[in-house]
Amino acid sequence: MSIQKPEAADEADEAGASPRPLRADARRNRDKLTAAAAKAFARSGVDASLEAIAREAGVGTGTLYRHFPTREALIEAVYRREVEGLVAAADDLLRQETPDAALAEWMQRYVDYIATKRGMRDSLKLLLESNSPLFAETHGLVPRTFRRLMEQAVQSGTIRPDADSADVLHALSSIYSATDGPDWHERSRRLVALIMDGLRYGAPRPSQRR
Amino acid sequence: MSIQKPEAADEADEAGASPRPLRADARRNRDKLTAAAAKAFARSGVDASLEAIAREAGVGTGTLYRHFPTREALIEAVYRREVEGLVAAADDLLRQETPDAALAEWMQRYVDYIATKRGMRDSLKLLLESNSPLFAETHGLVPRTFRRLMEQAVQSGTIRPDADSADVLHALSSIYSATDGPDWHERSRRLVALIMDGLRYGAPRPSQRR
DNA sequence: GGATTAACCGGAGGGGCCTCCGGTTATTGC
DNA sequence: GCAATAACCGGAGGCCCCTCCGGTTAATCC
Repeated sequence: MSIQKPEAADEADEAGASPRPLRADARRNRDKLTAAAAKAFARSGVDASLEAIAREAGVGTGTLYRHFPTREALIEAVYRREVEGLVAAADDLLRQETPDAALAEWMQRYVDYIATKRGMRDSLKLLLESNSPLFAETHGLVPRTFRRLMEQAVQSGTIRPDADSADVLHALSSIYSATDGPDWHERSRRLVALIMDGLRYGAPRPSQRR
Repeated sequence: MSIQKPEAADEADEAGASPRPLRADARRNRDKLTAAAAKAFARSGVDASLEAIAREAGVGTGTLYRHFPTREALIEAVYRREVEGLVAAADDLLRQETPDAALAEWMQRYVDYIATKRGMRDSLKLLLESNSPLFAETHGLVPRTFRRLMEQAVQSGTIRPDADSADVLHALSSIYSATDGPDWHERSRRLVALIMDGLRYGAPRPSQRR
């Protein structure tokens, strides 16, 4: 359920062959900053005050600017963090739940993630047109993760085997465009459940619950 | 030579059927602001400090923002002012000089104008893509003015009659891209003179000077 | 020529961005 | 362990953006 903090091995290959692995306090502050930024961006969009983010993270503005020289750098870091969190969550869920429950839960998380990003839309587009290698790294990751989840569920026999993961992912993404009212979260849950039921329909070995 | 300030009639049709013709002091401050902004934009690009512009114009920042709610509004006003100045200069020159001298002088002014605008390039592009009616109004004005100048010179017999005004204008515009070094102004004068000589070549009635 | 008033003026004030540097601390080498 | 030091931290300070409102003034009506 909970997203574990990445162990040392992760950060090593994350930065390739960096000269230094980043001092412990620096690493800590960096994490606090991306966490605070994620919250602030979700709350008030990508134009959120950087000073407020630094304040919420409990560090000075100098520290923020040292780690992220531009607003775009911070946005990119937040985006990457979220994607990595999403990928890591899949493993956690598979470890702790039945495959179809894991799939259902992850789908909801994915929709939440997309919805959170609606404020970042244009900034991400800017980033995409710039030089950043961000998308090359992360682009295929989410679809691959989702496919893995679906395959596990298929093998356990709790969902039908004839659904295309890309199609389902697309359907989930389109839920995002229906997230306007005050009760969008409830609505999104229902939509996700609907899709999940569609996947369960005609499965060889229906799961007990529901 | 000097560009006269527009008389009352001008400002009336400039704003269409505006309810009020703008109070005298407001009008004065508006002019001071666009003048200061033109200088500042030419000096430091369109990112020039708006506070500095207000200071240079001798007014408070509040006045600046009342007249021009956004930076773009100010840029647009400056642009329009320059275009109008260019058009008015043609009449002045025709009144005070021989047609070919007027043409030569105006061509130089046009190049100066283009060069000044190099900093505004992208902002103007943004403006163009927005809703502004600015370009519909001004777009054809400069070419038309230039054609008029050339026709006058042709009729006086001091330049050849077989040159296309659009071609010449294009040539002048392209001088802009050769304005990099510290002596670009000198160079541009020589290039303009060269083009002018090309126009004089084979004219039925060569002018005395030169 | 006054009185009235709508329009205009200026600048203080609150907030944000980013840089710079003296002080602090984790890490390394012994 | 301990010293040396490279790396990091924080926030003051300078500049800018934009809003808001009490005071001022040009225009209008008698």
